[in-house]
This record gives sequence, C-alpha cells and structure tokens, in this order.
Amino acid sequence: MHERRKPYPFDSIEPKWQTLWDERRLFHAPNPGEPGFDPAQPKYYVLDMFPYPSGAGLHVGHPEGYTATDIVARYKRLRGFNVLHPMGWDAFGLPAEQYAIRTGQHPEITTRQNIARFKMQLKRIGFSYDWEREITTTDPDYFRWTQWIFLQIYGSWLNPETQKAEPIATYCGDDPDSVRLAYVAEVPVNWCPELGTVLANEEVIDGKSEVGGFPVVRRPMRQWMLRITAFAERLIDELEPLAWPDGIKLLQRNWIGKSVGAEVQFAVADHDETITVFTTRPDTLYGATYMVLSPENSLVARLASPDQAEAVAIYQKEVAAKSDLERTDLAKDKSGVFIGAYALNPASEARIPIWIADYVLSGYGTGAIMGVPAHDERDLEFARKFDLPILEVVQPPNDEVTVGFVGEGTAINSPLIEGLATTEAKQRISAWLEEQGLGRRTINYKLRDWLFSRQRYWGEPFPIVWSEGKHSAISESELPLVPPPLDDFKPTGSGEPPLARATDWVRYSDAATRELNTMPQWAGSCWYYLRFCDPENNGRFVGEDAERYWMNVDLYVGGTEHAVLHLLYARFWHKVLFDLGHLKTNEPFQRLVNQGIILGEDGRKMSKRWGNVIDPLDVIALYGADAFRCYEMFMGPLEQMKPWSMTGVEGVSRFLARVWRLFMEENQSGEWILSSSLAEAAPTKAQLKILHATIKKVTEDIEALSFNTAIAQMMIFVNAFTTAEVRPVAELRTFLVLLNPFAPHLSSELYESLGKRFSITSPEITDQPWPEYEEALLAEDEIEIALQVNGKVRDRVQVATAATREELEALALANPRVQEFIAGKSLGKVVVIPGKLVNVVAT
RNA sequence: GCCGCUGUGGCGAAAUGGCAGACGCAACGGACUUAAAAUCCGUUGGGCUUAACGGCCCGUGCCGGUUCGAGUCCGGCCAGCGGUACCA
Repeated sequence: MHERRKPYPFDSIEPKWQTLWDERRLFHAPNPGEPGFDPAQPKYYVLDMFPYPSGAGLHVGHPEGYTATDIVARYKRLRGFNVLHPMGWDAFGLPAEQYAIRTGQHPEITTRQNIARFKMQLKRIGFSYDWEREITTTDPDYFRWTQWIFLQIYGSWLNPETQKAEPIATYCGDDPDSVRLAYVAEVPVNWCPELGTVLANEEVIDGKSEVGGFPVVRRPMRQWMLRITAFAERLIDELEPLAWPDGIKLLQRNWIGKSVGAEVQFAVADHDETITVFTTRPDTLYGATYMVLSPENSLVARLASPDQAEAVAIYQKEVAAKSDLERTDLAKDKSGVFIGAYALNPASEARIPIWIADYVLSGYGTGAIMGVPAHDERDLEFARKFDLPILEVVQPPNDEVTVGFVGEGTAINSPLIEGLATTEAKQRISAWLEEQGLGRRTINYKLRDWLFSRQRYWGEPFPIVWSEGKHSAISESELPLVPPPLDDFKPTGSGEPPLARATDWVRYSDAATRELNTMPQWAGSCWYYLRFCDPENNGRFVGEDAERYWMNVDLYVGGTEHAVLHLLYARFWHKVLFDLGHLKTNEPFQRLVNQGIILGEDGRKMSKRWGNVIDPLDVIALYGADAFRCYEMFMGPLEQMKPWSMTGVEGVSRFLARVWRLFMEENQSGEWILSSSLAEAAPTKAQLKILHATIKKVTEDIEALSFNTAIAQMMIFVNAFTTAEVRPVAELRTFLVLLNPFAPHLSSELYESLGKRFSITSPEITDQPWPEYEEALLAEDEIEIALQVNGKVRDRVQVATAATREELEALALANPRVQEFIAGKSLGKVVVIPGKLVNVVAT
C-alpha cells in the first residue's frame, strides 16, 4: 500500500499547537488569590473519571468521554468561564501488583511507565487539561490525605439525632467501636484457597477467581468496614435534586434497597427465647405457618431438638461448604431442615415449625423470616416442597387466584384486621404489635457496610496500630504512612497480607504493631475531585477558598460501570467530610453523564480476543487528532452504545479537509496558500442566515451534549460556503470559533493564517468571544408550508411568514390539490399551525 | 425471575405531538484526468403507475388506544443489550 496523500497537513499543524498550548500554559486555571485569577468570571468544573493507567494504553473508549468534556471545557473558556479541567491517575490496583509478583519489578516503576504512556496519548489527542493539576493516587503527597480522610471517618460516628457525622467524642455510650464509621468486624469474605488470598466481589466471577479460575469460598475474617449503611437514608434522599440520568438514580436507589416494614417477635414454644423477624408485609402475619432461620443464625444451636440436631448440623456444614457458584446454581431449588422446635404466631397463637434454609440470608434483616407461603413466591415454593400448610390471608382485588398472590388486597382470615385494605392492615397490625410489645415498625436496607480492607501490597496502608488487641489511630503528623519496601509482593498464603513480611515496619513500638491490611482501590478515587481544586496544598486536603470556589463538579462524565459503587462511595465520604465541617458542599457531582461504550467494527465489544481493538494513535497517524475527536463525537449520541467505523472516520476527515480548502488552496508548486476566494466582502442574506443558524445550533447542542448534531450543522455550513464564489472572511472567522472546541488544532491554524492577510483583532482564536446569534437574521420572509387533507400531505406552498391563520386557511381551501381530495366530502375542521402546515379534515 | 436501556433506509443516525430519514458512510452516475487516486456535481426507503413532468400506495419491532395529526403520548406484547440474583 503506497502512502496515502494527507487530506490536509494535520501532521505538522497538530504538534505545533500542542507545543504552543503547553508553553503558554494556556489551559492553566489559577486558583483564587493566584496571579491571573479573575474573580469576576463565573467558574465551571468539568471532570472526567480518571483512568487506571493500565499497560495496554488508551483505547478509543477512554477518549469518548474525554473529548466530550474537552469540547465543553473549551467552549466554556470561550464563553469567559474560569474552567477547571484536570486529569490524573487512579494508580493503585491489581495489575501493577501482579506484574510485580511475576517480574519482581516494583509496582511504582510499572505505574510510572504506564502513566507516561497514557499522558503522551492524551496530549496527542489535544485535550486541554490543566496538567499543572495532575495528581496520582499512589503519590505519598496524595495518599497522605487519603489516610487523613480515613482518620476522619475512623474518628467519627453518625449521631442518629442529627443524622450527621460527628467526632466520636460526642458519643456518650460505653462502646464507641459499635458506632464508629470505620470499625473492625468478623465478616464473610471471598477466600480463594488456591491463590491464598481474599478477593473483592468484582474479582469473583461465577464463584471462581477471575485470575486462574479457582474456587472461591466464603470464610469469616477480621476486616475493616466503613459504616456506609448509616448514611443510607441520606444517600437516597439527597440524590433526588441532582442532575443525573434517571436510570442511574434508580440504580443507586435499588442498590441501597430501602424496605419499609416491621420487626415481629415470635415466642419459641418450650424455650425462653424469642425470634425476631423482619417483614414488609406485617398484614400477612396470620398467614405465617412456619418460620425460617438462616443456617448461620446463632439461635439454631440453642433451639434444635436432640433428635434433629444431627440433621441440622449436617445441613449447616453443607451450606458452609457451598461455593458461591453452587449457591447460585442451586438458587432455584429450595433446601432446608426442620430444627425440631416450634414458634408461636403472636397473632393467631398457632404453633408453627421452625426451619433453617439457605434462602434466608444471615446478613439481611434479622436473619430470620416468617414463612407466609400463600403470599410470597419463595415461601410458597418452600412450603410446597416440604408440605407445609398454606393459609390465605389476602383477598386479591379482582378474581385472581389467592394462593401465590403477592400484591395488595383485602385482609381475610385475620381477626384483628379482617376486611382491611393492605395499607391500612399494615398500619393496624403494626400498631397492635407495638402496643403489645411484640414488634415495631422499622426500615431495612439492602446496602451493606463497605468492606474496606484488602490483603495486598499496592494500596494505601491504614494509619492504624494495634496494641493488646485494640486499634488506635496514629497521629496526623506521621502521615503519609508509606508502604515498606518489599522484594516479594505475593500473598502469604495464610490470609495474612504481604505487609506482614516487612517485620521492621510492622513493629510500631514495643507494645504496638501496625495494621497489615491496605485500602481498596476505591479509596483514592473517593475524593480526587476535591484534590484537583488544590493539588499542591501541603497543609490541608483541599484549601477552603479553592474548595469553596470550584466545587461542585458542574459536569462529570464517565462510564456506567461506576454508576453504583464509585459514585456511592464518593458521595458517602463527601458527606462525612461535609458533616465534620471540612467541606461546604453536601454533594460532589451536580450533573452526571454516562457515555456509551464503543464497540468494534464487527459490532462486538472491543477485546484482544476478537482482534477488534482500535488504538487512537493509529487513527491519529492516518487522519489526525481533530478528525479522531470529531469522529468520536459524530458517531451518535454520547450516551449510546455504538460501533466504530473506519470509513466513518474518513468521512469526518473529509469534512475537515473541506474546511481547510474553504480557506486554503494549493499554488503551482503545491504549497498551501490562502484561498483567492476569500474576501472582506459582505455576506449574502442566505449566508448570514446559515451562519446564525449554525451559531444557534452549535451553542445549544454543546450545552445539551448533542455533539453529533452540532457537527452535522457545521457540515451544512461548510457545504453551503464551499459553493460560494466569494467567501466572506468575517463569517468564516466566526465559524472557526464554533469549530474550535471540536477541532482545536485546525481552527487555530486557519485563524492564524487568516490573520496574516486580513485584519484580526486578537492573535489567537482562544481570545475570541463565543459568537451570539441574532434571531432576526434567522427569520425568513417566505417559508414553505405543507397542505394536508386528513393528515396526508397533498401539496406544499410558499407563503409569507407573516401570513395569518385566516389567510392560511383560505389559501389551503383554495388550493387545487386540496380541493381534489375534499371533493364530494363534507368539510370538517381546518387545523392551522402557522409556519408549519394546514390540515383540512373532510369526511 | 426482576430492573433498566435500545429497536427508524444497505450502515452510523436526525426529527419542541406537525412535511420521517437532516448530516455522514456505502453504492451508483457524471465532470476533471492518458489512467487511477484525490476533488467537484448529482442520484439513492420500498412498491405501483406515467412516453415524460408527475401521481398513488406502503413504511419508524408487533398489536391496540388517545388525537385533526403519533417515530414521538398511553396500554399490551416481541427481540437485542446491560445490570442484578432468593434482600423477606
């Protein structure tokens, strides 16, 4: 293949402008109080989800969101905003550690190399980041503040009175650790015996380790937890006013999973025990014909009868041995064992059998349920399998089958609430339970506390020491707490973290040793958006003035994969810091947008396996960065999933070449010179109109992030001006400003070239104001309207824009085509939509 | 199962309830060229009809509804993609 002729000299233009932007610090945003800061301007903080710098480098998915935010950032700057548009690296993470385990190369080196490559790629695309604000989560100057924030969380609790985090000193009870927002608990974790390590949920696929495919079992271990559940209510409520996609809000709400219901106490026959269950349907209490405890419930051992004890023990053992895979697989088939004890239904006083079954989870509610088989699918399946009684207590509103009806209806067979509608029945029975001291109204959440420790090397060490089995914080002055040097980064195999190998480091004092766990990768990304406001600050995680000026994030763009966890965790930390008075804002991200993923040309997800991965640098080598950016935006709506197309890139590249030739032509010796068609001439009316339509469309579309249609409009502009014999330079110059956020290199170069021959007031396009459109110039004297008969277009006619309804109606009725179609029919009403159409109804 | 998103030409897609298919790709025809590439101009949803200009019908996953008028709103399905997994 011989070398393709470049459609325009992007290969010399683009590096030139990239260098120039760097040298002039053009995209550096000074902070309040710094030289060059203009307090008169409004601010705009536009943020990307910063990447994990993997060894593979950028793929075309990363720059999709980055291009969108870059367009917005450049646009807002042209509109006079102080724009904060930063980039950094979420650099702690498993791949670098695993590479270290294989090769012995320290993760820090791998990380540094990967960052350098990522940064080079991003610069080559021409993004206008303020690189003076670059941050890396693995940098001690950064993670000292991650550790500091952990200490804030560790040192506080959620006061239920105020629903706010407060210093732990304000807690008056005798066990502060029971309320601390960071605490240690014995919790089941994903233990992989083959790998000798604990895995995060995301690292477990179908009950097997993502790496190696080894079985993973649940095993209780002592872990650091963050009490995010204390914020469940606020995390739901304060989501409401944010400008986020409804789907994402819903996803978060469902993840938090609020359920309103009641706890009900059941006495156990012949025992001095009670079992408390949680139910969302207290109105079905009379229908509770049996009871189920989770196999792990501590009551089981005490309640099991001697003749059932063995069966119970066997079942418990079976369940414990089940891997996640088996549990998932067997989910459809219910299993369980009768424990030989009975409970008393507090409403009906019936004696009901107590079972254990693994469909009841120990971690949710009270770890016990009342079985109401008539009105719960799972209970019904269980009751049918084990032949337990089924008692209908809710009458469906229509003629539906009663057994298995889970909706709302009327209470039956329930003396205390007989005949009441479900909502009222719930109220009545809950009130009765409360009067009798047998229960209370309560709320449960699916959300669990956040398992915050990892048994890894490449993460932030906890600023915690242990002495006589008790944890305590190290002082802030000891931060950053840097991980010790190690030669061997492998897990120890016993479940003990690799940091245990650094024996000197572990020993804190004669009496105390360091915490060996490290924080999960989420930690660094929970607050990076704050650090961007003031990345150099050595005295505080973010300066107060800087935070007050820049926060909130006005626009946050990233992938849906972070729709739940990252965004939930970051909101949680933000709220703690807010409550403690360290921040002025309650929520971090005002407007959120998720870009859709880009598929390969074959319509499949890009992956090495299919060989359909596109490297941005390859595309840029052929078509240039501007074409790459514009194509990414022209493909379709930002939020939508869409396939890559190389011929599509070529089309956009042709558009940019047409822009180039609008201004430039080749002379005899093949050099590009300013086009002879350019002139300081008055535009035609039609040209003015199209320019102003373009200003309007591009402006509105950027605000709405509808970049594809903005580009389409610019294509219309270029097509119209290409055919003009005289090209009015003032209008073309304005067009370059519109194009600038999308194709910054090309537009800058052409703008500069124009300045060489035509008078130009400011030296650079970036000093231009964003143009305003004039509505008057968009108006037409005459427009075409459609004439319809019964909703079908029968003719189109030119009419004066100012034509009145009456004139339009008369015109339509007099039209021969319309008359043809209404002939012989009786005339109904005539709908007139000025500027659009007239619809004549005839039957 | 449940929840969410998406279904429009050969393809990516446009369209405040008001002329479906803007813009681009691909394809085809023409100009330029010794030729090709590049560039420029034009045609391009399907069917029927006309010598031609033109005209008619159908068409936004399927079925129904609201409306003078539905790709758009409402109800019920179907398919694809994504998330989630017994949360009482």
